[in-house]
This record gives sequence, structure tokens and C-alpha cells, in this order.
Amino acid sequence: MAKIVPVDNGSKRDVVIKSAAAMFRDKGFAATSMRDIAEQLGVEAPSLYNHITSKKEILGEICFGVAKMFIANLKEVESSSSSVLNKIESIIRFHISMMVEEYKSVYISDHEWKHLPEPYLIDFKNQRRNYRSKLAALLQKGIDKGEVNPVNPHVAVLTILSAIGGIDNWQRSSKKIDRKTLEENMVKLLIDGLKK
Amino acid sequence: MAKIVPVDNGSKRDVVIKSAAAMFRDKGFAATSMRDIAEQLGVEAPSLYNHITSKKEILGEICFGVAKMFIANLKEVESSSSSVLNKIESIIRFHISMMVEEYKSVYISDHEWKHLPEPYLIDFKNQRRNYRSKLAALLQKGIDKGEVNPVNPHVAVLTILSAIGGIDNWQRSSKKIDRKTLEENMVKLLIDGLKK
DNA sequence: ATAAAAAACTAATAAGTGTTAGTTTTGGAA
DNA sequence: TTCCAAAACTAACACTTATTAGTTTTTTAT
Repeated sequence: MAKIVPVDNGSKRDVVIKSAAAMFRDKGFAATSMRDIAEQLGVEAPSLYNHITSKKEILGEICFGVAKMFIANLKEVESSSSSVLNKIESIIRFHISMMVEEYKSVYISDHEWKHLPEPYLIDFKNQRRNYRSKLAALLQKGIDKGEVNPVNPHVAVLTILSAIGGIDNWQRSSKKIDRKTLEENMVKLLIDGLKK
Repeated sequence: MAKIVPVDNGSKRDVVIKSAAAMFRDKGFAATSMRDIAEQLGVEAPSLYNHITSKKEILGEICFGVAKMFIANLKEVESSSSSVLNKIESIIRFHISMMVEEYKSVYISDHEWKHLPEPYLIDFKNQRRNYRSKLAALLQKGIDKGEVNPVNPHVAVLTILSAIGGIDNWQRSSKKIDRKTLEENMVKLLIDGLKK
């Protein structure tokens, strides 16, 4: 009888979710079975239900956890007193960090949210739309102030966020590019299109 | 007894694949059943097997079909006599067009390829790597010639392709931005980071 | 009209799904 | 040591899955 071992004073629940996240990102939510997750933990599938209440709950935990972090960061950056361009750069760097350090969860939040059951699905989509709207509004403010090159802010947000999401691809590769090179080059490419 | 109706002198097989593509992009490959596809066509699931040999074959058809188009375009652009920057822009515009007009197939090729069975999976990944390498080499040539801003070409390719892939997100939205605005703004954003 | 081929059908299979019920084992507190 | 809760187990359920076999219907060509 194997058992789930918690790591650094986290809960066993967290271990299950982390393990599930790894598989959801590799094989996709729908193609990952509870038995797959259990096997990776050296346990039988029904044992998982001592820690979580359903497969979809795990997905919700991951998606909303990620959303929360991005929203919190945005709030913090918004309340700072930098220039708009610096705020944008700060947000871009945060997204890149997340994609480098928490790419599994972020990937799931980016690509597997569609399997969320209602009413969580609609909630998630609203949060997502809201977040992007705020980014676009920030960009618009920069344009109005003359700090940022005039460009359609919604297209810019789409471009920036999608580009960063692509770092998942780098994670899957043999990574001949180090993290710093990745970050600095990507920031430059994305910011240069906004600079006057 | 309903039947599959071919459109503009295509085969019934093509109808099945197109229909499957629509569902694969909406619900994902693994979450789409043969019964789902059949129902959408007003037919019973086993009838599909008169036109295709397996669910995975459909996925292969879609993924390799898309890959083929991008590779063909690259070949054509490479053999032209424009500047490197113009070649890059041309490729970017082709990717955007594909994402606007054939987004279902392109989305699948971008995100559902992982469900390809071997040996197709390894083949697909190789084609993908190869394509990106060629783009990076093209960029490097531009840098060497002094036409393009010095930047890590692999990061640039990753950034550009991922950004364009995000147009899928625009397709899912209520589309308050028209296609031209989308294309011109995105091209500008992506190219400006490369211009000196 | 007839024969052949294409494409639909029904029925069934074996395997896999998330999850529940009920039971046994484990580990820590008294 | 005894007791209790946490967490593991086995067995099972009710469905769904892709796919095959065998049959009937529909379409096409002669």
C-alpha cells in the first residue's frame, strides 16, 4: 500500500493537484484519466477522492489559481507610480516568469479551461476578458499620454499574451536558449513595437 | 437514413474531416467522440468508417495538411528575390491569413498534434522543428546582412509564431476588431521589433 | 431493368471512464 | 495500548469509447 507524501508543509491535496497538472499539460485534460494520475502517485484511483472531490475540481483549482495570480499582479502594478510603458514591461516580465516557473499550470489555464464545467466556465471566461480589457485600457492610457506608439490596444494585448504563452513551446524543447536570453529578447521584441 | 453530402466537388471524406476539425477545435481531440462527429453529420458513427479508417487518421490528415501548406509557402517565399525583412513580413502575413481563414485546422495543428500516434508524431515534430529552424536561419541572414535588428532568431521565431497562433483567441471572441485592423497592427508590432 | 459498388444501417465487442460503497490498514494522540 | 480519524484498499456500477461484423439500402453504370 503506497501513499501520497506531501512536500514542504503543503497538503496531500496539493500533491495530487500538482501531479495532475503535470499530466494535464502533457496529455491534455480529457486524455488524462484518474487512473493515470493515481498511478503516477503510486496509489489506486479511488484513493484520490480522499483529497479531491472530482477531476473537474482539479482543473478548476489550477485555472482559477493561475488567474488569481495574474489578477493580483496586475492590481499591484496598476497601483505603482511608474510610466505606462514600465508598467507594461513589468507585466510582460511577470507573465514570462510565470511561464518559465509555473508553465504547467499556466499552460492548462491557457489551453484546457474549455473543459471547465458551468458555472465555472463562464466565470473563468469573464475573468479572462476582464483582465485583457484592463491591459488594453492601460495601453490606451499610454497612447493618450503620448508615451506609447499608437496601435490598436486589443491587438497589442492579444499579440503580447499569445507570444508569451508560446514559451510553453520552449519548455517542450531541448532548451538551447537560456532563460535570460529568452526573457530579454522577448521583452525587447514586444516592447519595441510599442515604443515611439 | 441520412447521408453525407459533399460540397463543391470535394469528397465525402473531406466533409467528414472538416466536420471533425470543427469539433476537435471546439472540444479538443480527446473529448470529441466519433459519435459526436457522426451526429453533426446526421449519420451513425460506424458509417464514418466508409470514408476514413480511424479517428487518429483524421487528426493526421489535418495536422500534416496544415504543415504542408506552411512548408510550401516558405519554399516559395525563400525562392523570391525580396529583402529578408520583406520575406519575413510575407511569411507573417501568410500565417495570419491561415489563422483567419483556416483557423480550425491550424489550431488543431498547433495544439492537438500531441495526440498523433507514432510514427506520425515524431515525423510531425521534426517537420515543425525544421520549419522553425529555417525561419530562424532566414532571420539570421537578415541580421548578418545588417537588414535586421540583432536579436536571438530562435526567440524571435517563437515570439512571432506564438503571437499569430493567438488569433485563435480572436476567432473565439465577439470580434469587435475587423480583420484588416488585426492584420496591420499585428504585422507592425511584430516587424517593428525587427527593424533597425 | 439489372448488376455492382458505395454507403448507410444495427448489433455487438472489449476496453476504458469517473465515481461510489464498503472495508481494511495506517499513523498519531490519549 | 487503545482509540479514532485519515487514507489507503477492492469491487463494482453505469456509461462511454473506438471499432468490427454482417446486413440492408441507396446510388451509379451498363
